[in-house]
Amino acid sequence: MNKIPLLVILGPTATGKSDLAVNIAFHVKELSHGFYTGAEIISADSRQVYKGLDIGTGKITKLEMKGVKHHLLDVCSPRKIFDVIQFKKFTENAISKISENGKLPIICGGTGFYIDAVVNNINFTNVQADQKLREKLSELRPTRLLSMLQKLDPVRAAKLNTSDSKNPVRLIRAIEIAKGLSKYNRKVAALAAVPTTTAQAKEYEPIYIGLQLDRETLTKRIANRLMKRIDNGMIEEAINLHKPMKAGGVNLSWKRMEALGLEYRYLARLLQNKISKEEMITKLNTEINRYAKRQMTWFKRNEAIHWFKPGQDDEILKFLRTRI
RNA sequence: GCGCCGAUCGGAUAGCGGCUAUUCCAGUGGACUGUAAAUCCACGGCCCAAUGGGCAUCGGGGGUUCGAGUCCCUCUCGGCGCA
Repeated sequence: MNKIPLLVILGPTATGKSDLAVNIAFHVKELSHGFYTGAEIISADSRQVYKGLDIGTGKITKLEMKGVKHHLLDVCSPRKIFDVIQFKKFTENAISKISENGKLPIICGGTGFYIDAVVNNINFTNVQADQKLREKLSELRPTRLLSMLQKLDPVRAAKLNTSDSKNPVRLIRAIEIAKGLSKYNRKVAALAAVPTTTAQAKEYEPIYIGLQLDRETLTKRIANRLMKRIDNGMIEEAINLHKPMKAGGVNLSWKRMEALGLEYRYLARLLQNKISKEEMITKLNTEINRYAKRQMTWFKRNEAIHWFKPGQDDEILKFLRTRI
C-alpha cells in the first residue's frame, strides 16, 4: 500500500499558520509541477471544531479561505464533547477523499495530540467514554483514584509517571478503560490497557513545517491579537453562546464555557462578574503565553519538523519545491 | 518633629524564641494514547571532589539568649495618624 503524502503545518498559537496554509495551497499545483491539482486544508484545532466558537478561537473566515476548501471546522456543537477519536476518524476520511481527488491534504493546526493521533496512526483502545462514570469519579481525590486503579489494573497503575499518577483526568480514563475491558476478560485487561509504544505501520508520509517565534515577539503578537479579538466582538460572541435557544443562542452553560479554556474560560468569568475586563485581559495574556509554551513542549519532541519564522513564506515555498 | 504600623524569593503572603522559612501567583523545564485551549508534575539563593555535602538568608547595624525572621536598642525606607 502506498503511503499518502501529507503536509503538516503546526506551531504555537499566533504564528500565522492558517494564512500560510492558504498561501501554500495556492502554490501546490505549481510546486508539484502539476502532480497535484491543488490542496485542501484540514484544521487540527481542538476548539475550532465547535460551531460558534469563531472570534475567540481565531477561526479562519470564509473570506480568508480564499476559496480553498477547509475541513474539520464547525463539525460539532460546543455543548458536546469532541475528542481525538472523532478527529482521527473525520480526518482520515477527509485525507483519503482529498488524495483521491488528486489534491494534497494539508493538516494545519496547533493541537499536537490530534495531529500525532492521525499522522502516527495511534491505536487507541476501543473502550468508550462513560460520562456518568467520569462524573462520579470526578468527585474523588487523585490518591483515591490511584488506589482504585491499582486494584483494577495494577500493571497500568505501575506504569504511570509521577505527573499522571496525580492527574485526575488521566486516572479516570485509566479506570474507565480497566472497567470497560474487565467486562470481557479480567486477565486481558491489564495488558490491553497499557498503551503500546511500538509504532504502527504508517500510512502517511508527512512533511512537517513549523512556525515559531522568539518568546518576546510572540507575547506581543498574542497581546495585539487579543485586543483585536475584543474589538471584533469576542465578548458579544460569548454572551450570545450563553443565551437560551429561544433567544437565538446556544444555551452554552458557564461550566462548559469554562471547560473550553483560554478565551472562553475568562469570558465566562467576566460575564458572571467574577473578574473585571482588565483582569480578564491580563490573565488571558499570561494564560495564552503559557498555552503556547505547552504547545512547544509537545512539538519539541518531533525532530522531523522543519522550523521557520512567520513571514518566511518564500523560503517555505522554496523548501517545498523539491519535496512535494 | 511625635506616635502607630510595616519591611520575608520577581509580586503577594505565613511564620507561639527551637528541627529542613510557608503558601499563592508569575517564571523555567517537563508529562501527555478517547476532555489536550483540557489536565497534571518538577524546579526556584550561592558553592563544591555533586544520587551527596558545604555556606548563606527574612531592610542595615548592634544587643539579649544555649538558640532570634520572631524579643530589645538604633538607623534607613514606606504607609497612616497627630502636629
